[in-house]
Amino acid sequence: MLETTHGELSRRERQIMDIVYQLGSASAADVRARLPQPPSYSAVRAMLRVLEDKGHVEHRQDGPRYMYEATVPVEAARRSAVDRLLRTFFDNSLGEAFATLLDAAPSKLSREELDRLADMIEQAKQEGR
Amino acid sequence: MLETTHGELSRRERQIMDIVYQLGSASAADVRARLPQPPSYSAVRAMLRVLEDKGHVEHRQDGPRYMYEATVPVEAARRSAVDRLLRTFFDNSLGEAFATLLDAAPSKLSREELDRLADMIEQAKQEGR
DNA sequence: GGGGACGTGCTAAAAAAACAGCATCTACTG
DNA sequence: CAGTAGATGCTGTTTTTTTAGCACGTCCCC
Repeated sequence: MLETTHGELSRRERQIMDIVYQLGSASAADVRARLPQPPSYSAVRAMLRVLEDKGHVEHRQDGPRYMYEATVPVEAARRSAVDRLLRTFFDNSLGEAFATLLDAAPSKLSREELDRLADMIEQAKQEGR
Repeated sequence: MLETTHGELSRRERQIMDIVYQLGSASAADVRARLPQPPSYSAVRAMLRVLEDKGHVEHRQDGPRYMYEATVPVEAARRSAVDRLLRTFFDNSLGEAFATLLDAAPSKLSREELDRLADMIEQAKQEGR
């Protein structure tokens, strides 16, 4: 397997990739603004260059500055991150994972979203039949 | 905030913590056996010592050997990991997260589990009312 | 009761990561 | 048109991580 995500990244690299994924597209300044205990500007740019060398991000020119984004599309990265989480913390049991997730942000769950989730499950039942 | 999990760990440290969480309790040998490209035995023990110094794991004597476990209980670590995942990859939207999760291991979803999930959602609806 | 298997602690070295500084280029502003 | 603000590329240094080695202890079994 190709181990698409995170496993091999260093601490800062991971922090940066998280930000890049979160923002979708980010300049060095954007990244620095969100890094905990941000290092110098130079340092951030250096790390972005390294990440680009390693093939984790790529940049395009946007006016005067570079905008970076991840080379692995967010869907794949999500997928991979979820797999890992499931394996590490939930022994691959979806049930527990759902429970924790439901518990994670209960206030944020609107009625509509709950309905949507119910639909998803209903559909999964149909397919599995 | 105390930043309970992972964010500040180095690459190897993170790999090791993942294993410790996965196993619940692990000897140096256990850890080494599961590390990708495992280093020497000594190296693993050294890292475990470092992790213990930093307060991430603690050991107890088990016959001749040390058994390590995480100091932060698994529930809290899960919670924290889920929060992070949600924030980083799903913009805190549960809907997307559920969808990805449902998609992640479709074959493993038994009918019973699906029913259980449906119950959870039903219950959440009741509570939210 | 000698030897091997398996554990530990400690220490030092090698490798990788993280950082900062400097020279330069460009665009805008007053 | 200067001058300033904000970029970049590159390079070297410092710090942290990661690793291995050695000395010692204990248990077991032949």
